[in-house]
Amino acid sequence: MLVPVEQTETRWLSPVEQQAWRAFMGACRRLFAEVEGHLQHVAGIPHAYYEILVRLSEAPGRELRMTQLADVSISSKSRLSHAVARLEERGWIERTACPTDRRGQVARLTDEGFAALDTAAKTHVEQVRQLIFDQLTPLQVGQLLEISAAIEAGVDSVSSSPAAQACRAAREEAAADLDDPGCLDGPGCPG
Amino acid sequence: MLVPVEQTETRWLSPVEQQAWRAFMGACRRLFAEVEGHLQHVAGIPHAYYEILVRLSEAPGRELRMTQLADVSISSKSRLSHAVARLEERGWIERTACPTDRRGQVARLTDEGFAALDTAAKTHVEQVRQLIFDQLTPLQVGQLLEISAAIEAGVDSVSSSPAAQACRAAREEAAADLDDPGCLDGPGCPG
DNA sequence: GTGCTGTCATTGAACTCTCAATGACTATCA
DNA sequence: TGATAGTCATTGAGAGTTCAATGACAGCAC
Repeated sequence: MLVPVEQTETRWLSPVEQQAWRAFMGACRRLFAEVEGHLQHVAGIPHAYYEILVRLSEAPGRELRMTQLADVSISSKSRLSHAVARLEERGWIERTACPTDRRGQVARLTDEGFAALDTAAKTHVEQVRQLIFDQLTPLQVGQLLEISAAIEAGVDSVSSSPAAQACRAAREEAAADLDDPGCLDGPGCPG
Repeated sequence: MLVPVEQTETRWLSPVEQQAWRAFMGACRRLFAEVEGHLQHVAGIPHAYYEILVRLSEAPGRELRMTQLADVSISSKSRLSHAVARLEERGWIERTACPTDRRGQVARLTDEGFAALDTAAKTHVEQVRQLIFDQLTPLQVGQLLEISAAIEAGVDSVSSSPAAQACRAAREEAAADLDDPGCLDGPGCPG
């Protein structure tokens, strides 16, 4: 497989692009910081945990296998394990052995968890509305949806591109061969 | 000052709004995870640290007071202190006492830091281009800019609203009066 | 000058996330 | 059946962020 290891002239961002990128980043950072702080304040959990509760609440029987839960909440398995452990301490989630696969675990939202989620959701949704949807026209909401889809597609295509795969392969090799510094100081991993 | 402590009927999100919100969140999460991973890979630093280096590199003399640096990099003082401490260990930043204010510290980007930033920037920019700008039309780039500005304005207005201020005040009171559980389990803090 | 209040920056503890390693089990194939 | 590879989920270490507390200094009123 051929991979363009030699980086051609860097395609820097145009002024407009740079402006858009920085505005986008700034807005995201401030927005999510605000949301994060609010959930921490009203429910004592980070937004990632809230997401987990939401996804569980929408699942049939309010329960899901750990791997499925990780998928729908866009979370790594490791992160989910830690998160569910914390939420279990609070009594908001229960874990039981999966009846069909003895490796598996099933996470279930408890009634306390559902009640806590319900309470948090009310002010959370109100906040999201105020922060975003009260600020945008219906037209802009549609634009945001399309832009988000495009970015999502971009992430998909780039993270499955040959260059990215070569980069990951190099990384695994480096892990096996401990003296290799990886591509820490050179081009060739544009993905 | 009058604050509407009784929450009126929750204004839930419409299907389109919820779809847009989830798509937006998902895109952001995956996008920034990708960017984060890339910078960690090529430079060994998180994106927040990269931002700090960028802002320093743009400052006159490549140096800035800590507070100013925190402002422009949208970072808390605490976070900046920790971050600069790490970057100083690498020799990418130096701290010196501020000549005009003996409380102050001035952070300066070293030549090594600038070189590291320069190297990282090449592939970082390329990645941002591939992930976002190659996916969007020029029209959409403009839309993204306007939407970002609107969200930023939303954060500004909400975080300075009477309700939010009342909430902060309540929080401070709760800190003084240790038995008060705050508004952990009730409405009234929509900000 | 003295005292009070606010700002600058740092520190340590607690928490979350990532990464690599691990144990337990399933699936596949000879 | 037995060996091998792959999946499920957890764990511990290391790193970054937040929060509250702190020390040092500036600014202002008296």
